[in-house]
Amino acid sequence: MDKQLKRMATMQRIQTTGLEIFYQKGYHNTSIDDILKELSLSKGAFYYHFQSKEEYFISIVQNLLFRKVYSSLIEPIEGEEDPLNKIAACFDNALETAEHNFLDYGFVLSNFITEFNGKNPDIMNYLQDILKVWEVNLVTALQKGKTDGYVNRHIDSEAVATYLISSYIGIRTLMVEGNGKMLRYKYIQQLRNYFKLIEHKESV
Amino acid sequence: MDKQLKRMATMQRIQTTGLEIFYQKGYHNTSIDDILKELSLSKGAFYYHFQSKEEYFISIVQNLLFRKVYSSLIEPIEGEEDPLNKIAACFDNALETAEHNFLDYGFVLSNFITEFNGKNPDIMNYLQDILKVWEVNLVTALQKGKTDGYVNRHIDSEAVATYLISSYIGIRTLMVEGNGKMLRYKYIQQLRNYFKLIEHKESV
DNA sequence: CTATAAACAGACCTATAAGTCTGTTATCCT
DNA sequence: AGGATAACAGACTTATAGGTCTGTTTATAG
Repeated sequence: MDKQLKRMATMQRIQTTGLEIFYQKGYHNTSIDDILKELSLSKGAFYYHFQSKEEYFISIVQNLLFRKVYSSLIEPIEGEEDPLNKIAACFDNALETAEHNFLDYGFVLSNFITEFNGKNPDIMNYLQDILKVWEVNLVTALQKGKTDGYVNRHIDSEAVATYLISSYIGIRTLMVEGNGKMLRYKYIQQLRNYFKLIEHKESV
Repeated sequence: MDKQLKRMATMQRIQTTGLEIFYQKGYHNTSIDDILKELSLSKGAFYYHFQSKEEYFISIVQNLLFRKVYSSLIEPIEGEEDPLNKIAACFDNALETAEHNFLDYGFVLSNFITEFNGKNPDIMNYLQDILKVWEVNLVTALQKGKTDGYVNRHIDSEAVATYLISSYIGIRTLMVEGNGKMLRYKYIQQLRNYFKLIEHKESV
């Protein structure tokens, strides 16, 4: 195989498997050997490609984790239609995926935020950056919804975005207990309920 | 000092300090020595009172953690008045405490749930038990609110309780980033907004 | 007052995990 | 083809942390 390709392929493999295991067991509770065992690779290979466990993790956050959050929670809410419907559908879809996990480990991003808070400000910043992108996109979608006549002009878009993110983080944390189907149903029901206040009213 | 009292006092001290540090640094990232250093105690003292780190942590969860959650989130919502107002005031009060932490570490209970999920089913059960008590009490308060004419009879109390817990867990996770004051304001604003749909309507 | 057991001190053992280093295999360039 | 270097293997080093064990102090009972 071409050297450049081989290099990239190996790095990708190490990163992808790393994210999976970090997600399942947490960063501190996962050893480099755990990951290498899964890949049948050696310490030599790992430290040839990455300087340290931390630098390695940051590369995962900036690449794989960001893309994962973006494709599942941010990209789906872009578009011309009613943003409230798109958000509800997007959340429902994300929860459906979680529901079908045999053993669910929660929302990757918030898990890491919980784990690194107060311990590693550097990594925290990278994680908060992803949150920020999500929030900005939600606010943008809501504002556009106002001009397009889907969303009530009097609501505070930033507050709604914060409330949405909060509830999503929370329900994903709750879903780890196992009763995913029921929790998802209840959550989406109340989310749509909440949206009744947010959507545009014909009559003042 | 009396032996029994001394024993209890020492155990209490070890547990109290343990919860503080576990909360700040997480269970796996906290060593027994970290806690003992803070207390100027020795390994001998610790293992005289507790069998293992795990058994020790479980005793903290069942005693201190449960009481902490109960007194801050469950007890305040009991009473005869409008449950929605009590819940909002209770949440606001809890967030105010969090807001004034110099460095906030999130919601203790959900932090531990995130940390132990998929790793220690035993501890997970004890944590889930506390969540369950909270949920049951919220549902009870809402149901009582229906009979007392404060809460809309057509709402699904269990779904509302789930949604409330979700949003609270989420906002506490978000607040670790530091901008607590603003987040608290936004959250409570939207919570009260949400309650408009839940409260009893005079007109059908 | 003293024997006895509780309460505690701290050196020690052991396992784990991050990171290093030297040696080996695979790939590329000329 | 063959030297050079990238890519990887795996033994080794070092630090940390859970837990043990033996010895010492302190309090209570008789």
